[in-house]
Amino acid sequence: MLVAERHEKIVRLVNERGSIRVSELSEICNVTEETIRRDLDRLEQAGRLLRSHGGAVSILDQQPEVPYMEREITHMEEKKRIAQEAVKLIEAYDRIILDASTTAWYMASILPDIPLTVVTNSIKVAMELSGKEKVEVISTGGVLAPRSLSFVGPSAERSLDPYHVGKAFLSCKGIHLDRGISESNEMQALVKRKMIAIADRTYLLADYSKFGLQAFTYFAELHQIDEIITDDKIDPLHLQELKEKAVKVTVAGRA
Amino acid sequence: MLVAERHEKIVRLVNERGSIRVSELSEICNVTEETIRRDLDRLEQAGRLLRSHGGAVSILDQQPEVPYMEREITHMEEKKRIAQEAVKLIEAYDRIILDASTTAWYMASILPDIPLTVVTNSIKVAMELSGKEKVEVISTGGVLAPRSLSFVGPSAERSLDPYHVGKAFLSCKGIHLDRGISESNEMQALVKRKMIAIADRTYLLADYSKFGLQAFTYFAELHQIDEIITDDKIDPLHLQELKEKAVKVTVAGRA
DNA sequence: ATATATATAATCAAAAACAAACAAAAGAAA
DNA sequence: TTTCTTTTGTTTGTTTTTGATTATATATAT
Repeated sequence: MLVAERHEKIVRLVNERGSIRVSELSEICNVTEETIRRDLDRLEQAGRLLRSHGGAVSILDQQPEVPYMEREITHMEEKKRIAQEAVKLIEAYDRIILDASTTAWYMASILPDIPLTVVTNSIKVAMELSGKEKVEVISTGGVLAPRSLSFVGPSAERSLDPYHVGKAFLSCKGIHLDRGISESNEMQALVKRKMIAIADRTYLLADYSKFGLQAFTYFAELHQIDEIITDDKIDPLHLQELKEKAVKVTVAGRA
Repeated sequence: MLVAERHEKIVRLVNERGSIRVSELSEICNVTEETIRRDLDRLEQAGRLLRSHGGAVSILDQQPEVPYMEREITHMEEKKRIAQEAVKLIEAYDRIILDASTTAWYMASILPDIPLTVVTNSIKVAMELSGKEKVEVISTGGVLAPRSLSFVGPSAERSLDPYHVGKAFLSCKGIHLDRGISESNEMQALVKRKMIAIADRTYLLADYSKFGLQAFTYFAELHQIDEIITDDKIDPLHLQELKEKAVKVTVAGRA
């Protein structure tokens, strides 16, 4: 990527999200944080954004043009680390599924531009990946869920029918040892259930806060999950219980 | 290859790909990098591209900044007037189709927030409508076409199968009296053909510049179109010919 | 408030990209 | 043809970019 392109990308990201951290830009652009800081200095000089400790903020009014960019995502740091860990599992020429979760969106943003087919029901994921030439993006159809900007409903499920992928990366609202994996929104739950069905391996992306919880709709049993990726704030007790249930768990540690 | 030819080639490549490296151009053109640098300097002088360390970036689509929507779209004013005219045809509880065109995008942005079901294959249209509570948005699935941010391919066509709508609003690249309606991109053309098939009435949104043109792929005959909405710059001769063919034409005048 | 972690600025070295100068080659004009 | 101009490739030295390192400043937690 050319310098000018990187600068445009930085400005775009800053304006989209309202603010962004140096570390995040470093990952997305695949350059060191030092380079990002120099970029930010120059972009501030040019009046295209405002610098602040740890990152940069948009120069436009803070009201993001779409309400969906809800800043202050809970457990953001953990989700990012989980996304980093998950991306490591992806290889060239994989066919994968990403669901409509914040963690999947992070994955999409830091995904390297390698030959890959990604199936998703998330507009955000699709848009994030549209900039990566080598990545083929396939979207489900369906009814648009305005808040999450994702496609759900019977036609979303049906549109997954013809596909078969190697790896599915899904998130959830709750993981309960006995009751299984749950989601607060039934429509999303049904789509996830279908995604599991057409994937060889399912990876569950869940930060520590999800364990022990039960949400409205159950969409999978624990044994249907091949691997859980979580963060190091997970309760050791939960970790132990999962071990006893023979569930593979990867803990994403700090860099 | 002549110098002028090489220059045209460079500009074309830069605009096609958004950016390109000096080394890449050197290989493609079979000249040394020094020559390419000299070329780029001159092309930048002439305002045909922008130089960046290591290569050059396109001068086009390079301000998707604040006026996310108001880019240098050709015949923007005409398209807006056509969109305004088309929106007048929409009533509460209609089920309509919007395609992945700029005009459809304008329509989406000025569509009143009334009970409505909109089927589209355009991410931009879907996002624009996501803010309108009373509008239900249904998207086709399919392969993401990165440049137009729309869904195409067999699965996009298939995902239209189960639907039936009252009105379809489509655009095109060319309208020819005898040869019919054409589009430059075959995949988009096939989707449009399907859209026409599932709509009771098809409205063709076409600014004056489209008449008499033929693009790569034909996707409809004139008689399949129920009404053409165009602007007042249309050639009276074309208007007369359409009249003789008994095609209903609405001319969007200035506000 | 103090300690600890994190972010930054300053400096350096290596690699890549560049600019300038010059000579050879190709075209245009006499 | 000869002469003149333009273009191109080569060489050389310079600048820019980047990542690494170190020391300093700033935030966060206890």
